[in-house]
Amino acid sequence: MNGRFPIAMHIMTLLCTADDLLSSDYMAGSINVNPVLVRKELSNLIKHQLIISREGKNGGYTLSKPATDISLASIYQAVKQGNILGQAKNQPNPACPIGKQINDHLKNLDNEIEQAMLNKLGTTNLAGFCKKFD
Amino acid sequence: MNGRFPIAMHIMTLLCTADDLLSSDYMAGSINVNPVLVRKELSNLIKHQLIISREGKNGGYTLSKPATDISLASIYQAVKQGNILGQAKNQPNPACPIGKQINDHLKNLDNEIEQAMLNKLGTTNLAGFCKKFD
DNA sequence: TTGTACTGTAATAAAAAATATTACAATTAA
DNA sequence: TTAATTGTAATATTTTTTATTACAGTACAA
Repeated sequence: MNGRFPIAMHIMTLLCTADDLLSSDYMAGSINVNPVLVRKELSNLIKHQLIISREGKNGGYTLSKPATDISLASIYQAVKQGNILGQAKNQPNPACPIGKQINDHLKNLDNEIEQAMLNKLGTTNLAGFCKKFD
Repeated sequence: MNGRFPIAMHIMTLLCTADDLLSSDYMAGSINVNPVLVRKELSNLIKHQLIISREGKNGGYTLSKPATDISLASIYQAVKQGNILGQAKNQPNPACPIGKQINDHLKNLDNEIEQAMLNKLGTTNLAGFCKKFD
């Protein structure tokens, strides 16, 4: 895994606790990561309808709906890429009886595990997460 | 995530279905990955007492115990590194109230999610996984 | 109506991580 | 005593991630 989920959570937490629009530069300063990377993630979160933006001067970003309606699972879904259990770059040898089938079985396993994760992540929403901050 | 879990599962599946020692070169051929990478993972699996090796000519690797006694959770534990939900490279800004606390909260979340994953992975053992192959 | 503070995005560079390669010492069966 | 193997270190290559630079588009406000 890379840093996308932590960054997305940081963004969402900042927006949840702000009572006005926040700029990408401000958020990049809190996360301590390059502003362009933040804007790319913001763009992705917009695509997933978790936040909205206002362009131009005094523009910025805000949540698209109440934080109680945003589950952590939906944030994870917005940033997920590939298998949670990882994937090898090379195709296993198709001439080997195990090699020929293992990718399918590992993919099934991955799906099961991801579902278990999502179920657990679905038990908390953004508002609940933000309540932990004091 | 990188390819370590798939590679470890591939190794364990090969050993589970074999009725003799297997060499690292043979396994690397089935996985289609560099033999040294396989030997490194084998070395790690030995450290975690999931397999044993015999050195010298006609040497190789085999499971350390019955496949019914090896849960997929224990294989995951052997290869796991860092947070399942990822981690950003930089420390968040400690001058920001959110930045100051978020790593702790994300770590707690990560622990919960990993536990849910492990619980699910713990419901299958290596023998069960290998039964899926025909 | 013009400057300024933003979003949005593309192109490129740099850094970090993953994987591959080469090399060789140590071990053991035949 | 030779050949096949484990075990591991050092290095190189490739891929992925993150950072940087640049700039067009938008909208507020003086």
